[in-house]
Amino acid sequence: MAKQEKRDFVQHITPRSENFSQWYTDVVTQTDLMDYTPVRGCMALRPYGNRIWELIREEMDTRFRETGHENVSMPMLIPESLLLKEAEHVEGFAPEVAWVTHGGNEKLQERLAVRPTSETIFCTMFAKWVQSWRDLPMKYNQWCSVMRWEKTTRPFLRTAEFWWQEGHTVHATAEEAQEETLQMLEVYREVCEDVLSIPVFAGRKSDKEKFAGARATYSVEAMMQDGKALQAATSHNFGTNFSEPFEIQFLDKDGALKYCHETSWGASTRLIGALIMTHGDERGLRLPPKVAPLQVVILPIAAHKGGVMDVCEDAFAQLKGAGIRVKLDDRDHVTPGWKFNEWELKGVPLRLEIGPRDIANGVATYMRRDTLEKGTLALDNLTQDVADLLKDIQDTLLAQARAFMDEKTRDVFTMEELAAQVDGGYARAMWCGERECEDNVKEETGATTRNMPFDQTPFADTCAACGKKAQHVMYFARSY
RNA sequence: CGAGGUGUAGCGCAGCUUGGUAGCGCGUUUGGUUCGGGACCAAAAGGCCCAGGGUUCAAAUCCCUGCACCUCGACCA
Repeated sequence: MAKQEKRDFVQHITPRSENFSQWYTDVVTQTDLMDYTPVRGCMALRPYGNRIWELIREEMDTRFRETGHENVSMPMLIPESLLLKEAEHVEGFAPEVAWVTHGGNEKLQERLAVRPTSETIFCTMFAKWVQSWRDLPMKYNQWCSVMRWEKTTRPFLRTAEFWWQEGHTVHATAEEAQEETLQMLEVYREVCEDVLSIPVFAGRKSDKEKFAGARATYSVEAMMQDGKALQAATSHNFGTNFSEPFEIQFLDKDGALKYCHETSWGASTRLIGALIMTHGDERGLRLPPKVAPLQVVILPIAAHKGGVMDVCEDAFAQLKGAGIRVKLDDRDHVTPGWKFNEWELKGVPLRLEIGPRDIANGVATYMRRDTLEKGTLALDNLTQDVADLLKDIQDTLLAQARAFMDEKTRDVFTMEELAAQVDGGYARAMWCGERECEDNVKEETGATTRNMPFDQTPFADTCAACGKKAQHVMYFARSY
């Protein structure tokens, strides 16, 4: 049978360039990251996807601890009366809250919200736990799932239930709260870039786009390979917006009773979606080594031949001993060619092939998933060479993504330029700051304001969108 | 949420117009030969045709409702 004919029987991924959405769905479903469940918008994370989430979690949790945060666990149900306490917050979340109305067969006197986020329950508890300036700051985080009754859902990007972390902190002063807000934004930037190899723009959201109930919202925005923006994480400064209605007060050193200043910040399993859409290619996933469930896969070639498995097992033991996440794929019912494709689809950063020819030369043949380059590594220095390669793959993925993001980000000076630029990229523009103008850009181009970078050096006098006096440097893009 | 499309074995599909109780390829299982980019031979197993209603002597096929996925748009921290 001709090779071309055979290929037709094999599962394939829709080419990324042909249909990005279809490509995304194909990759997600064919790599065993997740599966759909009987409940609309609720996905099951399968071991491969769940492991990625665990690795992301470990990286983030370490950083949260290093910056002085402690983990807690809060209830999943929130009484309606609590949710109603902060006006903007209710308005923002009410349309997508799922409600528990019955306990067994009895109707509840007050219905309970399945948490869409936990500000209100945290605030209620903070009011009990905070008395004195000596109790502050109180810096908590929890890992949990939340539920938002979304109308349209997509795996990882927007699901009804999703897993995340939400940090909630209480501070004595506005300055401290602002410092915390920015510090956690920086943690997110670092996780995105150094762990996930996803370059981001960090900055402040417009009033329109900020979190319901926040004084200021900051975000890190990534760019997917179709040029659309994805908000990777957010960090909010609430000021006293929540502490006032929830009466979170403390007795300060000067003897005065004061309202606390609060922050919250979150990142979710959406980061896995970002990983897929930032790095994936025609062959499937490309995972950065730091969050790859398997960093190296060893494929024996002609495993039945004398000595091959011994060498493979030895290489496996060495790498495993060095703390590298490695698998020896010793299945004998699929050919090497099959395994190549399968592990490429699943995004394993580095493949080692060891066959009779390699053994004769004292080497392993490798292929790196980021560049698809092949080469050989001496078997007697394998651990170090593999570790070096993994580090280089981690860096190269970031460099590739950054080059793409830079190329697809341009300064614009007119509405026409802005409209053209957001068709597959970010537009950096001087902006007037007015809501009406922002709505108009959305209407005309489909793009929203993403965020205002910290470097606010002006590069034009007038708003690119409306021509009024410019106030801010702003990134515009169409977003997920 | 609006317009359009799709849903049949684990996966990819045919069958549906013109109703008569389901087929192909891959995969799976077993045995053997293979092994450096999706191997080969032989035998076997595998389906409440997305779900729920309806029409009919009879429904994968026709009608209604729901669910899921895709495309475009609307909405969204």
